[in-house]
Amino acid sequence: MTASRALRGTGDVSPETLKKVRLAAQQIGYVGNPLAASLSGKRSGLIGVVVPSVSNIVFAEVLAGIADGLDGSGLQPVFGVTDYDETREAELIQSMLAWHPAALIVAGLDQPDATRNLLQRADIPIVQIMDTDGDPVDVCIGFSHRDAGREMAGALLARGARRMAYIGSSHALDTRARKRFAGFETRLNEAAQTFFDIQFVDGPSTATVGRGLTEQVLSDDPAIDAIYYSNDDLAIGGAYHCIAHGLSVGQDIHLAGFNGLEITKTLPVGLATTLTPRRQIGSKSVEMALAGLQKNAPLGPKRVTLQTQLLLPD
Amino acid sequence: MTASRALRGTGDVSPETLKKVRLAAQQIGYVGNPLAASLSGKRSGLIGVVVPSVSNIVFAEVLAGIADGLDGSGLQPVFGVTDYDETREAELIQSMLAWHPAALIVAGLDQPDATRNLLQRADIPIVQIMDTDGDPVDVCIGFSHRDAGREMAGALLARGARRMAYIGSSHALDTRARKRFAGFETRLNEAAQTFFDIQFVDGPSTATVGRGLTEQVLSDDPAIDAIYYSNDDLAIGGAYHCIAHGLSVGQDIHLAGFNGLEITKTLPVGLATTLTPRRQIGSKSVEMALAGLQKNAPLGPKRVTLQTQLLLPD
DNA sequence: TATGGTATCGATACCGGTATGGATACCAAA
DNA sequence: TTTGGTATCCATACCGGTATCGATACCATA
Repeated sequence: MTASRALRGTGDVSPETLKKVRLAAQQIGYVGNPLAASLSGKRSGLIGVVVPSVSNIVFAEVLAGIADGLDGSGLQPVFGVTDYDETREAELIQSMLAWHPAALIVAGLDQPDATRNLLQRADIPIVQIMDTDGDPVDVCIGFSHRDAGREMAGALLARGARRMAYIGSSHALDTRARKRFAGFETRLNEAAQTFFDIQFVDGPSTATVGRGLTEQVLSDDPAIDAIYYSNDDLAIGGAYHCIAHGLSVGQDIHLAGFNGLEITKTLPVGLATTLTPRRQIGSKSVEMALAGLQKNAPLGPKRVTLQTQLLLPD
Repeated sequence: MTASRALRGTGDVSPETLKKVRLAAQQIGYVGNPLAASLSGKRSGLIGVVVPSVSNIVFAEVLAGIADGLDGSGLQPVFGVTDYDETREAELIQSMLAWHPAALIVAGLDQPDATRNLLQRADIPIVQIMDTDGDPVDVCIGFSHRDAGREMAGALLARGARRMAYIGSSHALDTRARKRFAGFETRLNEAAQTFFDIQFVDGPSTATVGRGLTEQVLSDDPAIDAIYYSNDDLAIGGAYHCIAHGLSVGQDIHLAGFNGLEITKTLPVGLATTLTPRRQIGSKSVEMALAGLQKNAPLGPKRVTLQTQLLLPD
């Protein structure tokens, strides 16, 4: 018992015993067993992370941020991938909760009621990330996709675009893309504008798909002067199409993506996009989770909205 | 005890008791505690994953493959990011081992001796991934970076390239990039060719950096007719430079990257690259780990070499 | 000297499962 | 009827820590 206290640094151990214990631990190469510690103490050393995808660089960077934020906290991140499947998400959350994690980080605010209940009943900090358009179970951090969509619409209108098209991931899957779309559309309506073509993508958003759909949209209606894509991967495909066909982006047509991927920065044609603070969301979500763990700490805000940044070509 | 056996399906329970137990569990909403199970039983329900980065899409896709392969196995993946830091890698492996994971998946074959010993002493399956040029601690799965480099050199030579440059990530960090470089160089030597310019990248490989260095290389020596990049991110930057400056890729200059990222497929200029089976490495590594868990199973091969695929522009 | 407080330490009872070996009941064979 | 074997079940002892509370020693104060 004394050894346990000594190694953890929880008071009531004399300096000399402490030294002796540390030395002994050193000598026999003692390594604590966090499994036992988690089982015994109320607090577990695991933190659950549930995201819809990791082969998507956006969530991968969130994971990177989480790993970063967790550094030195003594917590180990356990991750699960839902593949945008609500059933799988519920199962995953359930099996994560079975491990009695210290906290849970989950992407999105729009879980079905059953899943929300699951989260609510778990008596640990729940941090929902990537989105702030909605009510968090506990706390959330991210940004408003609706506003991002609005903002981009405004920017395109300001550039003179009037005949818009949308190319985006299938909305059933990605509620955040849907919110951007809604925000964009709302802004168009305010300006008495409307979409002239809308193409939904089933399956993963790739540059290849983006390029193909861009070609299709422009051949359907060559008068289209702006395309809003649900993300940069698709938009890059659009840019490639324009390069290949000698279309002057920014002149003949405006392209707008979302996320502000590094690779769009140096693209030889001007692509509008919204830079999202992905890594920051990851690391801050950890901070919020850890803060929620402190019992008597002042409660932080329920909802943390980070800034996105509109990136427009010259 | 009977309930435990009933729920786990380990023999010696009568059909009726089994039914009763299941029903009761259902009714009270019993959820097992894998922490306790892991502590008690010899086998833990965690599997450790250690990668150098996740904000790199390549490793992110490996994680995706791992998550995939783990689906339904009842194991939870715990991940750690080393940031290409050997010290951090050792620490991470140590703290993962403290959790007594069922198995460990680690990127790379070239850990320092101390780390290798650590892995060796852990009496669990160790799966080293991404590389097969070297000796695994236990088993490994991946492909030969050396061969990939050789192959690309051969392909460029066959296309008539003679005056080569290399742009790549700082070798101290990425031993696999170094192996590709070595393979490439060996093949050049065989053809009595040599590099005319070599630029190393410190820090992350991005298209922006690739574009800048490409410009520099070509202004240093405009006669360069082929550039080998240590990965596609850099190579894409090179492609952007060529597009922006009206260089005819495949004519004036050959560009070669590595990984076969989706985004290179539809690039409006021809980029040579090597497609790597990242996702497959992830899912197969899990299979190998699980196979290693079965005590009396026939030992599989120590080293599994997957095929890469050379992708050349028309 | 008696009393009370503080610092330090250790015995005990869990945390929630699983391995083990014995207990019980039942049936067939001798 | 006795004996032995099989199927089923349960009591017990861990796994490796931590919370809790009591024990002890030591010191200052009344």
